[in-house]
Amino acid sequence: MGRAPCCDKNGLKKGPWTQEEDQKLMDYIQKHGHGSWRTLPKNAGLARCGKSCRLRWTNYLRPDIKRGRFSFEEEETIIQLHSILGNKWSAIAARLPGRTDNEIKNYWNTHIRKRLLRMGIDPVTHSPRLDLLDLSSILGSSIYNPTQLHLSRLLGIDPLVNSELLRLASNILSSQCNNLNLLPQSLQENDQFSNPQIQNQFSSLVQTQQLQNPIQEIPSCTTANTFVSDPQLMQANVDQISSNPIDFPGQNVQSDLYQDNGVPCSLDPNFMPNLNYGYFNSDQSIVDPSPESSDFQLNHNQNFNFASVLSTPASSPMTLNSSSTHINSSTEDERDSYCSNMLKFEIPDLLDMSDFM
DNA sequence: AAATGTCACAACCGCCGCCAA
DNA sequence: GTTGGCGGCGGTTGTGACATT
Repeated sequence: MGRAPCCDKNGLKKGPWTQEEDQKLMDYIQKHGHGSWRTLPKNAGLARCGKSCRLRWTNYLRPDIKRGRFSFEEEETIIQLHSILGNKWSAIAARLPGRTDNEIKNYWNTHIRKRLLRMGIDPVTHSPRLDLLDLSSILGSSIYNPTQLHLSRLLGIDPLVNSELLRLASNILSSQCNNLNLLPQSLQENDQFSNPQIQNQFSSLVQTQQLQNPIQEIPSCTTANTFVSDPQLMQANVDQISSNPIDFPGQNVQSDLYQDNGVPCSLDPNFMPNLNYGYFNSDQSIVDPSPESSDFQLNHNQNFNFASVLSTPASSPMTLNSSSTHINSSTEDERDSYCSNMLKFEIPDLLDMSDFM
């Protein structure tokens, strides 16, 4: 048996809300609360579906809604949370006071998602797009042969990706999953890295990574996507976070549920996605994404890390700096630059990236 | 100035989970 | 255990504003 519609649609108005309707809805809720959404329209004298009233209230009329542009911190938070939660917009919204799931979803689809795609990042996995890697490897032969047709440029991906760079990035990522010691050897065997300079620099990179992170093995990680590769763990993380959208560390929760770093104990820290897009130093202090740009001055004293994101309760005072620079106040190029810096793969200085460009 | 394309966002639709009867 | 009501969620659409040709 089919389910009855949420309301009798006959004679009910659809489409944009008028000021009069808004006022009626606000007046009614302020006096009586919303109560049952199903009966609200009738009681409030509105020819609307209860669901429509609820959406209008939660997405637009609610007094605690923070309107206006998203700050850098908010965008960063969205990206980080999305890498864990996926399209759980309500869960993400719970971590961003004053923002609605609809607003975040729209912002993601219209801004962040496109920007990540433009940068060659898969907005679903938050890792370099493997399709681009494959495509660029096919096209790669033309990169060192200027006489060949630059299909990649024609396809518009040339400014985004360099095949070897992306493949390097992919290997770096996958190397964190597998045995780093085998990488130089596999590099030698991989004739795609035909450039000896790249091989040398990559070997140095691997050694440096080993020195800096002597024990970096991540169990059960079998793909290049180090962010969230295990569906079960992904789900576990989602469940953990979703089930407690408000009660995060620092609130009235059992302290033994969380570690000192604010990460729930049930979340294996090894499986916390590498959310440091090179945007934080190892000591978790913020790396200014664009020191040259005054528009990108961030408060370096803010210890804004992933744990702090998770520990920012929706009901608590804002830890996000609401007076901070807004994303939309800068140019698209600047925002790309900002995101580009979020995509750095912690490649040390000794690796001269200009050689890949 | 008009036509066309693109973007941003409010709103809708349909499905799902929870809960009470 | 089943059914139906309800609220909530995520995906999609419609439309006005703005940009480009």
